[in-house]
Amino acid sequence: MAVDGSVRVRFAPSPTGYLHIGSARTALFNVLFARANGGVFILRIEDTDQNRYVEDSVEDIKESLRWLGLQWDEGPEVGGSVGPYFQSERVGIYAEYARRLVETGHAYHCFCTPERLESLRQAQLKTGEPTGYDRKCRDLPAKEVNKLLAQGTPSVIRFKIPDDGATVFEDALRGKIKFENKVLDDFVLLKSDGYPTYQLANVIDDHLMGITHVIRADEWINSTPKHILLYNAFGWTPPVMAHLPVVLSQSGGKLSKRHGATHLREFRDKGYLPEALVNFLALLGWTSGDDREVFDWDELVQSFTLDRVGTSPAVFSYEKLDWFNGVHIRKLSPEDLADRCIPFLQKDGLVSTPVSQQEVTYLTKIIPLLQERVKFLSEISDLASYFFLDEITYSDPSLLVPAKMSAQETVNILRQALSILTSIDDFSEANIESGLRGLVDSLGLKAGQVFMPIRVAVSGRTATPGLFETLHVIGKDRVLSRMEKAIGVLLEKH
RNA sequence: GGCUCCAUCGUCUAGCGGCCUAGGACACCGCCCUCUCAAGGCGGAGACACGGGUUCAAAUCCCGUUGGAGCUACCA
Repeated sequence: MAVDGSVRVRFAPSPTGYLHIGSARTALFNVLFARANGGVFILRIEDTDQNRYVEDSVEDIKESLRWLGLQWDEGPEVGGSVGPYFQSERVGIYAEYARRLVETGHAYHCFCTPERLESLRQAQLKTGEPTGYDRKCRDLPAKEVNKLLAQGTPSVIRFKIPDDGATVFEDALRGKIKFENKVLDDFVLLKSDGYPTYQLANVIDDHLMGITHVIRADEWINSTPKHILLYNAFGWTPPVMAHLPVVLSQSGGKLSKRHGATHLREFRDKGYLPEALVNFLALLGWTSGDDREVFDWDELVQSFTLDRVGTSPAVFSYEKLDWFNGVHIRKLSPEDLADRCIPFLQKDGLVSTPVSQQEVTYLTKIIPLLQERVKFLSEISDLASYFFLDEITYSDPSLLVPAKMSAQETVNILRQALSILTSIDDFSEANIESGLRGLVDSLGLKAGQVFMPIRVAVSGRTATPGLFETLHVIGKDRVLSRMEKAIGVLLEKH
């Protein structure tokens, strides 16, 4: 898609809750498009519904976008030349433009009560007619309108949809989309509380803010003809429209709580990397065209084009996201990974707050062993607990005993291993390995038969990183005392 | 109900008339590596929703059917 250097796009969430993962994807596509074209990304808060406003949602939206790495060039906090960027601070503008539309005959005052509208709707539903406003106030005489206005009768301003004809627009992803005007409703522009509806505010702001490309979710396709009509009424040229396919849940409907995390903050709390989320989200509807799947930010920006965005709905796959997370975790430097793990370890009390230098040093020795085994950061505490705990417990002492061996044989193995490990002064991986492998040979056993009891004795579990590295990191003193404890447990049991 | 969008393995997708006995990735299964678990390597199973056209030739173009989704508010 050829685009000049003056691209301006926006992400325009309404603060009705925490940032949804689907909205995050929309924001991502906007940012990618902006960055790929040297354009500007604007954040605009569409807070024109006083009833649905949720207190800390603006904070959450900003925080979540930043966490993902989607910093806006204009908008809240950073400002810009076409603000304010909160629609609630722009109500005067909308009222003025709505008034202008009334003057030019494109809109009219409507005095119908919500009650009348509701009963109208019910009646239409009953008879199977299409629902919609019956245009009762559309042709009210000016005198009557002025009288009602003067009396302070509550009213809204509605847009006059043309009686016939059709409204067509070119979607950048889907091509021509056509709507017969007669299926369009005389929609409300200005509510009785003086606030604009989305339809009005959106069009005015996109125009006033110089938006060149509207990249938004699929669900807006049906209101796009209304927007086009509005642009025409104002005498403005509409921006390029691109409607992204929706993201579905595994069961086919909208992504909901039932299937797992839905708000961005939940993904963050579970220990997903922003890199992984971005990579996964980008591939939900977009493809580079070759077989590449793993992208970092710069690679995405370099390869992103709008015309490679698909049109069919995509199911959100937590399994694939998990895989991406593992991939990106493995790409991190151990230091970086350690940094990111610290908050999770702190939460579980395995390191102190603030973390000490000693703990950081120790952590950077542990992390390389765990790096290819971690899928979410929140797993780190469980995977690493035995490195931090002074005392470990054996929830199931029988795990100490390898298959087809007796407890007594296991005790013997552990005792001999203990004496070998005790004799190693430089407790290095190499020394541990040669000592233990020597024991395996002299006993004429299989490696696993010797290593597994030691592994369980020292870690309390059957799955750990490589034994020699693990013993080395845990340290000689703790290794020896844990093995003694394990021997004690086995003897006590029999 | 009306309107609109969508339709390739279970999932994300490649494919834009012949390169397709349909390619890749996740998940799944098997083997290898191996002290366990991972990671990694190799291999396997697995899809063009259906019916009509158009064409020498269709997963690719057109129409219909079916299916799914979205919208249908003084919400966005």
